[in-house]
Amino acid sequence: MPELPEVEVVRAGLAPWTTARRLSGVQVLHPRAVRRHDGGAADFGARLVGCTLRCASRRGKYLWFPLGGPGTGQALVGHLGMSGQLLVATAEAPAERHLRVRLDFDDAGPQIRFVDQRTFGGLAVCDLVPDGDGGHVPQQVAHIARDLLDPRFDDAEFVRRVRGKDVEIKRILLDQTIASGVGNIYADEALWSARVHGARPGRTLSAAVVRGLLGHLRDVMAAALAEGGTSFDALYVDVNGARGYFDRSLAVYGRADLPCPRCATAIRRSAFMNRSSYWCPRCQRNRRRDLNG
DNA sequence: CATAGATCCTGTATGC
DNA sequence: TGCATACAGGATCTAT
Repeated sequence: MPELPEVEVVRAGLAPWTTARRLSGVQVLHPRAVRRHDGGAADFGARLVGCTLRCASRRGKYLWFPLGGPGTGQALVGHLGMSGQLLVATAEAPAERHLRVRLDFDDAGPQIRFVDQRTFGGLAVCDLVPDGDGGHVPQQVAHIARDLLDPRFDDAEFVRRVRGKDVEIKRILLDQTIASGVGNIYADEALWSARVHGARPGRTLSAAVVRGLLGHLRDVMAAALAEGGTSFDALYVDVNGARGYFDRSLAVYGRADLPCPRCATAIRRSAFMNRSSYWCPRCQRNRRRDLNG
């Protein structure tokens, strides 16, 4: 569920509760939550206990914590999937219904809990590898492109890759190996802002249109970030359990049959990749084929 | 290789 | 009320 702004809110919220703390205990309550960890639940815990979390990092929708001590050179990696949460909680706080992993520290401070209803998310420990720019990323994150708010994001390369694809633009935006952090909501919002129909193939878009789309993506993300991330679903909460409120600002997402904020035409909803796309049939024409769907 | 579609899971909302 | 179906903000695997 969470896209870049929500994950960044989580990262920033976790940083003070993780940085420079040493893990003393790890409890995995559901094996699926660590299915991407090579070695299983027991190995996951064994690798973490005694290690220090050095900082809280993020690329796109991935979070990670480089390890100090016995796990130096590795990182604890997390992805929230559709319904994951990383919460700060005291040891005495009652277990959440979908509590999957509990992390305890040796300093009597609060626990970190991974809670995930649908278990699409998960945690793992893996090696850090060079990112080609003097830094490091977890091996599990190496295939993910830099995200749109990364100062080293290469705009020209993004434009070139989008225009080289025969795939519909919305699917390109959701491809995390081209640009990371964009999910279903912000893809729809940015396409609406840029007046681009999501079904148009990348190669039909001019360089100027793609550059414009990039700007709108950044604007939508930055606005969401400034408001603490989108959340209209009780599944998403930040580290302290407070809900975001960017949903009030959404122009098209979830607004089927409601008026387009720009032209008042009824917003349409269509099926896409087993979920939904929302768009304005007047502002976002599919010029190539003149289709509305 | 690129691409479109299916799939992992659990819960809630809706309609009959 | 009971039951069936659709849908949920993601990532990845599988046929073609």
